[in-house]
Amino acid sequence: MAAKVRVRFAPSPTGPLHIGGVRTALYNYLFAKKHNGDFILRIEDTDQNRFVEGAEDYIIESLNWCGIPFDEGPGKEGEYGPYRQSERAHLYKEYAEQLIASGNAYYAFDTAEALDKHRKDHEESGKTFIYNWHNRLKLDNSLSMPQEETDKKLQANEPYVIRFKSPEGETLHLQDEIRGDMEIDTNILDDKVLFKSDGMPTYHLANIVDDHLMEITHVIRGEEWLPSLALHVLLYKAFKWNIPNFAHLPLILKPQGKGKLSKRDGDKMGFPVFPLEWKDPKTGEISSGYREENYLPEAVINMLSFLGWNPGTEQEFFTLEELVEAFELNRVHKSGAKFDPEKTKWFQQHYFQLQHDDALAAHFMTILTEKGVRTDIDYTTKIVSLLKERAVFVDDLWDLGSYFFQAPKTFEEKTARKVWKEDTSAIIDELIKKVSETEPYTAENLQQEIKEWITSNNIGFGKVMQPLRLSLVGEMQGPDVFEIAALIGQFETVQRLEYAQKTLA
RNA sequence: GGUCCGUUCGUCUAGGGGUUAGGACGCCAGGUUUUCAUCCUGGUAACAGGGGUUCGAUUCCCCUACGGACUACCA
Repeated sequence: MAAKVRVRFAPSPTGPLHIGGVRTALYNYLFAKKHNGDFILRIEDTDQNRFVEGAEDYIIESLNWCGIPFDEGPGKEGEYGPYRQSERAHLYKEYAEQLIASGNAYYAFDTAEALDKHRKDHEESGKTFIYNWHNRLKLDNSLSMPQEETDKKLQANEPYVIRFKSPEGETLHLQDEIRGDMEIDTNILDDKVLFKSDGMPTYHLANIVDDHLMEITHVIRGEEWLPSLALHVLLYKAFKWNIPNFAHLPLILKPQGKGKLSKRDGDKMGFPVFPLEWKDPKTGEISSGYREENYLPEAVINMLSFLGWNPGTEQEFFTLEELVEAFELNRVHKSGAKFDPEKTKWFQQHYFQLQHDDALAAHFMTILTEKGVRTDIDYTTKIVSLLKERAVFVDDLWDLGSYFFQAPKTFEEKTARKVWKEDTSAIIDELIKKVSETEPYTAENLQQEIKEWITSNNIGFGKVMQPLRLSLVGEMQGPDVFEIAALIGQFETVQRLEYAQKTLA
């Protein structure tokens, strides 16, 4: 029997979670749930210098907002915790030492300055400095010096790192669920630092140790890790541990131009790059988020799921449950995908239309309150049902229907010139009469009343309907004009007609 | 520079040795709505280039170009 599927999302708490990170989390979640497995959140905070206050909470809140909660992680301890690497710091050193004992790693005493100098010198002569088999014996480490000297340095508490001893002259066969087989010549690998002089492991060590200890079966991560895959596989082999399956996800690219999607692109083109709004604790700078921009999480998830993956059918709208069902790692694309904010809006529109009127009205009420508009939920719900189909976001409802709450003060000039003729004032007089006479005052009755009058007097619909709409709305826009007239009420309709007449005559 | 990964309409993509190369977003046009939007219908538009292999290549192989990632005691 195969082991239970366990996957992890392992971000660094160095800032807000980028939309690409959300997609990585999503694909991990989908894969886990598809195979009845566990989705684990592990915080990789081994670099204290880059720690950002609030980032971890942000990550957790983002996952929850997206509807892809983790099964184990900080605050949700399972039997594999703790889930922050800073809290696991004590357990990495023995693994590094185990590697030294087995001859797969060594102590290195080179200072950062010495290494920088080597790099610079090599660069000047057009070469690349690689710390590995071909020069490690010339450098300052336990391989190049007698055992006693190493011991002496260690006893004297000289700062050291532990480096992996990359093998010489081997060809590695790597496997990736998405990319298939790859071959790597170990000669080009460098002796990566596994354990830092500050007593913390590097990503490479901590990652492998934790994935092993947490019994991770599938490592699904961004393509930026592909070059480290060889090292990671070598580490598993050195430890004689089972190697998990790997899948490297393609990158999300800028909508236009070159390179991967950045915060800048969002600012420039007016779309969020983060799931939630983020305020930088140091600079106070605010980055917009999908949640605060009133996108629905379903839309964001659906959009993200299709960025680099597709089910191979023509279905495009998927609920989370359907995604879980349909998701296949081997249908993930190899190449990067350019982000398309327009497509996101299209998904948003779809899910927006699926919202219930009362839920939408409740949300709209909070916006109305912010605008200082006082109204009730019944009236708002009626407006929502009338306006919904032409909106994409809740706040569109205001732009689309502010005239339901405040009478237009001005009238679109160009339309007014076109629509308001010499005889219009007389027509308005008659309209006011009809509105006042309609009883009970409903859209249907009003419509019947006015249409009858128009046909029997042979006036022409345009001559009546257009000034009517202009008077009530202020421009040639909006739902059925009788519905509007009925909703704002008899008194208000008359008021607006009179005001338009006075202003436009 | 080096290593690795990639390349189908503008974008997201389906497909795969013989197809009118399919869908979606966008855009354009028409229809519905006596307004606008929605909605419906239609249209526009692609296999990076060059060599092979093959009866036949967009599909397989090689090269080139282009794009990307990585190249830290960061993850």
